[in-house]
Amino acid sequence: MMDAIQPRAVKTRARLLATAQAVIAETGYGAMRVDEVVRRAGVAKGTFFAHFKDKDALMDMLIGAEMNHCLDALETGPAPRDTPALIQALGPLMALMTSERYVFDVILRHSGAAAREDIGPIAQALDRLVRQIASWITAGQFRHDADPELLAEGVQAFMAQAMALNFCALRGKQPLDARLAPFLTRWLSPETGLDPQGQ
Amino acid sequence: MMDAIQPRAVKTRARLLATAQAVIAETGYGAMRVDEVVRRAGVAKGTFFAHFKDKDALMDMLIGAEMNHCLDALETGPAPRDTPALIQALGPLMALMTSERYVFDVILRHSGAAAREDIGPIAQALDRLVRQIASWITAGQFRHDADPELLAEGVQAFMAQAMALNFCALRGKQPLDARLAPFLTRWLSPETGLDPQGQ
DNA sequence: TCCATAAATTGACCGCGGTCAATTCATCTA
DNA sequence: TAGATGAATTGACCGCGGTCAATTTATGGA
Repeated sequence: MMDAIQPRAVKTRARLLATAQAVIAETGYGAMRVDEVVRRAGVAKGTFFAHFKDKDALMDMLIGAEMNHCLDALETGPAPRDTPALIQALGPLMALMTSERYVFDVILRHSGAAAREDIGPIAQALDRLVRQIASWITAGQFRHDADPELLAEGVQAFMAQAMALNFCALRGKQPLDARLAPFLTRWLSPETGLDPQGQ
Repeated sequence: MMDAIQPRAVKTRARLLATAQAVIAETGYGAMRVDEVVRRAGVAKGTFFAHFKDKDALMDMLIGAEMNHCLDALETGPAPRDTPALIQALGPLMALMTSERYVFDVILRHSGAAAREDIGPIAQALDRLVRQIASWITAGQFRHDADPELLAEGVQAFMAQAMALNFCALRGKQPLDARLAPFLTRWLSPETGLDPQGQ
């Protein structure tokens, strides 16, 4: 009995999403204001929150979608067969995740889901990433004396740390890749952990 | 020429700090409100922000101080000589860092310093932690074929990931220690990465 | 065609962090 | 001791995310 969403609601939601994307395209994620979006979309503020739990939920969707585009590309492209190739493959995704401090913060906030039902797009994308990395590890020239899933989660941990350090003036403007390399080399290399340089 | 801070300012600042601590002791970090603190301290809101750059800066101090107490205990106590002991030693600090979602968020936000001059207490404490772990690694029964500093930073990355997953209903209510163990074992064990279980 | 019911939308309002021009207060100098 | 100078404090105000009772709009049944 009338529990279906009406067409106008679908339209409104679509307009809000489109407007938000337009605003973000102009000013970036961090500068997006709910007031600005609803003003441009020509709806009341309350309507926004009728369609999205909060501002973060919208960000989750939009950023998650962008991450998934990146992941699509990764899935399509050739599988990296060693650590340097892996780091290179991860480049675009990490660039996206660190494009703004605000974006990285949103991702961190959504990297774990609070409850079974509210796994957002970002959490899903990160999960997809781990599975992708695990499959690469299985197929490529990496160590195979450990659960690929575990290794993949480790890669994610190192990625997060490297990206966090990216917003830190201290550790120099060393590029992400360079900061990540020593960790991943040691974590993934098939030669049982040896490294003549000790570095 | 009068550029010294006046005694009353010192008093005011001290009263704000004490009041904030009292409020936090009652309600927790996340529920602390600047309005509540200034009301109880009997000062105007503007005064608060004359003494602390923003709310986060105060949190940085208070949480950083608590972390340093933990680190004092770690420095005093016996050095863990293997991975299980290391995990156990880190327990209290991780418990503090994950005592509230809000606390963990503040720590993440301050884990990297934006500029040379504004390294806050939390960033300092985390740096201190890495150096402490590195010294343990050097002294204990851990792998010595890699830079202890690098290994210590890796430990920090795994800690962060384990703690983040702590706020996630998915990965079960598995205790922090258990989530951390497989990573640290593989990362730190002196036997060159082998593990009969592959897990 | 008209009404009942629920979905969709509205906008005034709130909470809370943060700002700043104005004011008060302490200290130095003539 | 009377200005003069800057430190310290004040509180009205703002920006922005989020709420909710009230109102409008769409839809199914008689």
